[in-house]
Amino acid sequence: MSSKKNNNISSRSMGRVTLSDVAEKAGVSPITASRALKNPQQVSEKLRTKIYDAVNELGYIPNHAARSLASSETKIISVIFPSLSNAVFPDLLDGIHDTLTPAGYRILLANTHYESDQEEILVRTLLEQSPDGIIVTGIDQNERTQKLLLGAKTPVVQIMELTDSPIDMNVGFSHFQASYDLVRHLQNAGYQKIGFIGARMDPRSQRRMEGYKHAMQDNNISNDNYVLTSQSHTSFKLGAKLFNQLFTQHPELEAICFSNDDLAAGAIFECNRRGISVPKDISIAGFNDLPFAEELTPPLTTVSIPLYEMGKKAAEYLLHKIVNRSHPTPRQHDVSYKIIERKSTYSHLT
Amino acid sequence: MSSKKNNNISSRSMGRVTLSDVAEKAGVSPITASRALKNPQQVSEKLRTKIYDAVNELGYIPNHAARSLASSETKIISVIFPSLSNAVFPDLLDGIHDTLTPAGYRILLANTHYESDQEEILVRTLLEQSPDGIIVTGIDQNERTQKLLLGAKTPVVQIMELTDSPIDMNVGFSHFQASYDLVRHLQNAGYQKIGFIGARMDPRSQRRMEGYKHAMQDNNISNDNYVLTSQSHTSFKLGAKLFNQLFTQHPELEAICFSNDDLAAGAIFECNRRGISVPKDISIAGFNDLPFAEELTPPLTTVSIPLYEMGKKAAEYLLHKIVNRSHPTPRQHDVSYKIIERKSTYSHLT
DNA sequence: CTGTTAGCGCTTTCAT
DNA sequence: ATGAAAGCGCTAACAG
Repeated sequence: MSSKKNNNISSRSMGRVTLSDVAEKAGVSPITASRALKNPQQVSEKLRTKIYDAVNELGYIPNHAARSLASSETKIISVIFPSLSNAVFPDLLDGIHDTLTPAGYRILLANTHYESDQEEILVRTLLEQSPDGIIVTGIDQNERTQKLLLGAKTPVVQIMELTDSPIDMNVGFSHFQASYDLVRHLQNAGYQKIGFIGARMDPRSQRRMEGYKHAMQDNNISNDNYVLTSQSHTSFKLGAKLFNQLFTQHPELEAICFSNDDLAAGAIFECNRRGISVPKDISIAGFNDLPFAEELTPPLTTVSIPLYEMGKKAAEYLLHKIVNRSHPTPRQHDVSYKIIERKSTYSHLT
Repeated sequence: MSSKKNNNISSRSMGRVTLSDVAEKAGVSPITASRALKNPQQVSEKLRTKIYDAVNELGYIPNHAARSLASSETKIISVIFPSLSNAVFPDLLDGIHDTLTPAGYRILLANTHYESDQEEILVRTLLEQSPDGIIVTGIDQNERTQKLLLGAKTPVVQIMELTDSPIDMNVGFSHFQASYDLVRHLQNAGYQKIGFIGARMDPRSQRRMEGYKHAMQDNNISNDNYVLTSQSHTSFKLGAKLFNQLFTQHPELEAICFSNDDLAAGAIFECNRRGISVPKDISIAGFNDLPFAEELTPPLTTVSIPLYEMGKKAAEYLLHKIVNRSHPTPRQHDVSYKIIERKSTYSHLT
């Protein structure tokens, strides 16, 4: 009963129930069955009921590949992240997921593990799925990847950062500015000798470091020895290790900005263990405002990012372009950030 | 140049470069081009080179939907998780991703947000993609979902927990046993008045609570008042709140087991704030051994789960069944767990 | 090693 | 409101 014309189960078919089977059972043509499922109002109630009954009795499940091939719509959105262990991405993904799922879209997820050469490969394989939209992390795609993305004529949103020349659409914030502002904030509180510790040093960490450096230069107290970075993966342990290294060499430091909360938390944990008082002996600031930041002892001064909202917005931009065939105006959205002052730094250094 | 028979760009095609275009340019038949891409060794080097050149010149990208329809292989694995905010799932997903990606599979991700009625809907939509395999969290799928899964004739792995009657394959560990052992471990150290605090109370939390209860009963010191649960979502804050509630009512408690590390960490943070000494005034144990557990002050006694390995194993089971058309023997794998004793509890209560 | 033919399951287009 | 015919882009089956 695999099709009207062929009552044997063909060797190629999987013996799966098809729309023709449903149509036959309901006594209608396949196209009517198709319409009953996609645009119910186009089919008389009488036939509609018959068709629904047939669907239920046979346990019909549409074949997505066939639908995509015929309609050139896949209802798939590809998402490329550098990592999932980094807690910012699950939050981002939640926002994307919660917006896309109700709209009938599915998420194809890929993970570069922060290896930029992986990105091109992943974009290529994801494009084979002809996704209806693509979300990529960051703005540093290489030229070939950009060409691929452009050539696919698929809506693209670059997230996390802002760029002057988006491939298509762009939702994010300025890591440079956020970090610059944080350092300025500390300087306004009276801090002068401020250090910077970073790890992994992906493009966003780099730009946060640049923000720090510029703020220091603008205050005429820049000192390259106050900067310590590592290519290793971020972790609490690494934060503790780098902190020890930098603070031992430069006990004159008044504050240290970390490229993310994990490193900063590691430093705070280490201070607790070593009996170093935060913020008295050394002040500490992080980045991202992960859930644990406000629970540390002392609570961590950091920069809060609306991750879930960024995910939502990126998904909405995609949906807008899919529906209207043109991007929203403006094609770029700055989700901004907020400096969260907590007890790991002073408001007024005295 | 959309096809041999039709030199106009048909209105239905997206104007995308097809395999026929490549074949035409290379002067071969489409099937030869197809083989050159899928089974290079089947095609003479001469033609192969021509075909590769054509692919590059035209920027050909295969159409996955067409391939799937023709070959009834989608190279897609669907993964259903209850959450991504819960840090155990990103780790699990990494293991799955790292095993599946090199094998040429893509991951379709869905998230139930711990709402069990979502699961059936998600399974249904994911099945429309005809995935080559499915990974679902837990063993509590409702009957209709099980029937759907079975009817799809797609390899299925249930993860996180162990069950006597897997739908297909099963990789996990016994939450009951792990929790039971943890409590026994504390009892052996001399603890008697042990409490339990849980939140969200998904099936796995439930079984961890059962493990606690049985261990208490087996020691003849069970006391229902020592158990406090909440349906709210897990968080550090909630851990602190529930801790305060239970410990205020029952200051005689010697130790409290939390259904996960987040709650336990929240309690430790609260103790630090309130000057309650851990483990002296109260001992605390968690579950999952998240990265921060060993960094807390004091470090947290907890149960370690090989999440990444569990993900890998589940993916390997899937690949095994896809390749061999039969599941590995046994069809079930216990990844086990390990009790990690740290300073938040005593080894010997004296 | 290469080609021909047919068809995967659905939806578009064009009739009625 | 319903249907017939054609085709989306690719690969299985069967030649040669």
